[in-house]
Amino acid sequence: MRAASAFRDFTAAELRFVSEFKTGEMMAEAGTTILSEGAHTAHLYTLLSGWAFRFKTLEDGRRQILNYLLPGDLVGLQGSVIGEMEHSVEALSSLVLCVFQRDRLDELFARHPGLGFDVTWLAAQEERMLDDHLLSLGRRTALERAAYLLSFLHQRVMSLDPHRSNIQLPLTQQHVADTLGLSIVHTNKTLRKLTNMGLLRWLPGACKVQDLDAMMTLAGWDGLGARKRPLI
Amino acid sequence: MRAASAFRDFTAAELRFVSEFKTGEMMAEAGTTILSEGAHTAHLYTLLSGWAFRFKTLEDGRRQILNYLLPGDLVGLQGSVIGEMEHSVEALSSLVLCVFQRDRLDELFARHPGLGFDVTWLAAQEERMLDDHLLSLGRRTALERAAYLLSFLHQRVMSLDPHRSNIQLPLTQQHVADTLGLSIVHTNKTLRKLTNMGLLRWLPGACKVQDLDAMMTLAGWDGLGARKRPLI
DNA sequence: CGCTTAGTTGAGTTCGTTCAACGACTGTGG
DNA sequence: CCACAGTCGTTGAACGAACTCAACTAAGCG
Repeated sequence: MRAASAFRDFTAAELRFVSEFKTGEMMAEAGTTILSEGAHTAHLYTLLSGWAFRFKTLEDGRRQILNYLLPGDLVGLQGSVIGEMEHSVEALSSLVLCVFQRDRLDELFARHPGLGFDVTWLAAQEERMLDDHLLSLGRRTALERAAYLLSFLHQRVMSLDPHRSNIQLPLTQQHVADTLGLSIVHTNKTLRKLTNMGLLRWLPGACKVQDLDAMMTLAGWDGLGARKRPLI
Repeated sequence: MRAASAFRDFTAAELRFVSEFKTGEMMAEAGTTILSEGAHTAHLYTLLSGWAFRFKTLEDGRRQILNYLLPGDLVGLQGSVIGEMEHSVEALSSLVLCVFQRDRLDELFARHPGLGFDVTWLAAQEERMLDDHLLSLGRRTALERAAYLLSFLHQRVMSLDPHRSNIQLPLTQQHVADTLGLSIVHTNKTLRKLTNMGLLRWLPGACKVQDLDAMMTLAGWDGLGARKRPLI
């Protein structure tokens, strides 16, 4: 995975530290809750394969999906840095996670400033995505929002794996609804419009973006901007 | 300011580095744009006094306020870490900013890992606030959203300055509307409800939270959780 | 074969929008 | 000094977007 062109090259010393920092691997099935809100026992992970999502809920059960996690993303950084998880994480597909010793994060910063900077880089990147999502929820119409979300996810997959064709997003309409802040019914009608426009194809339990450019134009979104990212 | 109880104690070496890292101070009037979207020249600042906000706009002018910046917050970190600003920053009141040399951020990580960790801490904290805002925009009603925003800002001021009474938030209804993702008209009607309920008082160009507990209950929000924060 | 989950569609209602007009206040120039 | 424009807040009326309720199909699984 490290060989993938999306990731920056590490020095030998950095690689040695990371592999020693790692304490094991973990698998999880789709639907499993990896981390939950309020937990103090938070571990720190890197997602190696599969999809997951971060979410928060209100007491009465209303759920908001905050962002999606793809291979290379850190899972549980907030918990490690601040001390308590303020959101939950659930597996969208079956996952493989790389497990780190949370309490040695200081050591990472102390001994490998480059890696420390990378952690900050990843946090800044996440912040940037959240900014985009906020703009979407606050100021885009339902149709624009859906187009934004789908082209965003499509682009994220592409940035990990530029040569991949036939990209499928493993979402149900409930996930889309909880991300866009809409009801399932209205989400369904909105997605139907997109498919009728020929921009999207819906498969059972997944979907495919048919016309990325048209979607991005509809959403008024510029895309992610390709940069080499670190992989910790 | 450093003496304020909200901030963690620094070592002498850290203090020396920070003051050497600093290149000057900058003032700005209310309404000034400090940083704008797309700029590569981004500096890195710490806000010393005053209020500002981060925002993004769509091409047709729809504006979304992402978060507010208060004393102690880093301004322009995303630009420093990723290379380009993806949002703009505007002064809400007159400001004093501490200016840093952006290109020496690596040196900060290399020579003072504790400070590097602090930068990550601040980024994680920002991420956490954005998570809350997303939950709000996606799943709260207009009234709950307004209550959340006002109690959030009130709490932020309190956490900086616990003994302060008579806390006023220097917002116009347009700012509130652009934060909540609502029209000004409906924002006005929603704020009116809150004042009629006795939870809020609106003054020309500012407002006061009259009943914080009731607002937090209405919003279904738990608050920020008080922790010592770093001041860079 | 019933049970569950995911997706679809229509009808009626609610929440939030747009349009429009108006009052209060502030600063500016004649 | 007053007239004027500009910003900010307020309110009513009509409209539209998104919601809830409800019913129904299709697929997967015991």
